[in-house]
Amino acid sequence: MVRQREFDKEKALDDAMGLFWEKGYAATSISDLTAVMGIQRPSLYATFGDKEKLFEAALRKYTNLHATHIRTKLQNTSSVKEAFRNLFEELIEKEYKTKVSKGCFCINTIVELAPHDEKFEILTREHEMYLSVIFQETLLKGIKSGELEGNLDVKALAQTLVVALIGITVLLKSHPERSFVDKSVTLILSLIR
Amino acid sequence: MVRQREFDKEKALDDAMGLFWEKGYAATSISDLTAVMGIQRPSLYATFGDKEKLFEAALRKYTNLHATHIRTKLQNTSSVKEAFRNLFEELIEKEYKTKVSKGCFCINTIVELAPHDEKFEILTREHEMYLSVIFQETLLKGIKSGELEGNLDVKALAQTLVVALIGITVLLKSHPERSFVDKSVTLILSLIR
DNA sequence: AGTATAATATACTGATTGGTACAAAATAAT
DNA sequence: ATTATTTTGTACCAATCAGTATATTATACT
Repeated sequence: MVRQREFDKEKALDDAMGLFWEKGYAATSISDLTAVMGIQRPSLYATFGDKEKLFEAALRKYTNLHATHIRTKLQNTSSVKEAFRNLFEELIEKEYKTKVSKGCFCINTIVELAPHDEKFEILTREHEMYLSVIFQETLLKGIKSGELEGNLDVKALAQTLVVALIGITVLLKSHPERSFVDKSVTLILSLIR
Repeated sequence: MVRQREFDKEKALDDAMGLFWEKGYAATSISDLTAVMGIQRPSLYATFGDKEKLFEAALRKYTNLHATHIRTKLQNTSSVKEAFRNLFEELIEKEYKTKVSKGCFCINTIVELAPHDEKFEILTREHEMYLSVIFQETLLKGIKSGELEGNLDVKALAQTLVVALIGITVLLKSHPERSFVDKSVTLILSLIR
């Protein structure tokens, strides 16, 4: 009955996600977006609403992918301590490889938009809270398996790991000496006992 | 010999600092700046160069004020542990009071500009490194006075405290439950022994 | 008082911003 | 094949962007 879309919506959203992730909301123009998405301006508006709606869709896609990534990363290792170490080390490794460090899309949004838009304050907060829940579950698993001490304050530790993850991610964007980051990661991981 | 400036340069820079701090670089327009600085557009350009130069001047002013604030905060207390606790608690308290949370101007800049402009990558990194030096000195003082254990890894701990400070500051912008932040601060401070 | 100098206010520049109107093109059901 | 519907490409909109030209005003030295 109607003409069908010529581009892949999910792939276009993925490209938009990459650009917003790298440049932030304000510094990304619609022209930048259409160029990287390979679609025409009216197609963007027809498919995704407006700039803010597109940004929100991109961020939601990111948080889903990110949460899944973290979850599987923490599940695939037998040792809980080792799993967390791998998580941090992957973060560091990735950041020192790439030319322009994008950091974490969610953290970038906390800094840029959360204070000025309640929608994003809630969205980003809930993602960080969810991460702390994943961390809690992982730590509990470690206690049950006997790897971790039973009297561990799981909630406090999980939340601290989230705080540390944020701190490391942000600090990496300023390209500090590698030893700086490594040392603090080691010390933070020592809290998992 | 010449007509003299009608506005206070330092006060105007202070106002610009406040606005850049709150809104970031890209989202702040020259018109926003002149409005809040109470000066005319050509005066801004004549006095501060251009938007980026003004931003840099504002950021430099911030890092100087911030470093001084932290330094005095850590010196004015007899107990080192208590001093760090005060530092974090002041941060939290301030964030839950104000309507729109500005966070830390330097951290905001790490996230927004450091990956895209080497000038700001260096400037912000050096500030964070300087903070870790202040922390180291404070911890050393604590060891000398006998308050802290002598076998403490001062460097690693100082750097971890910087990471935690960043993490807490960013997370606060998403307004998490107060207990979340408090718990992780308590756990992090427990590293100072 | 006259002059040199710089700060001010107004008004403007071309470029870019987010967002659309509109006509052509393509599709699926009749 | 015709029709209804939606995407696409081009071209546009007013508003705003960073930055400036210009003329006026105020000052300090001669």
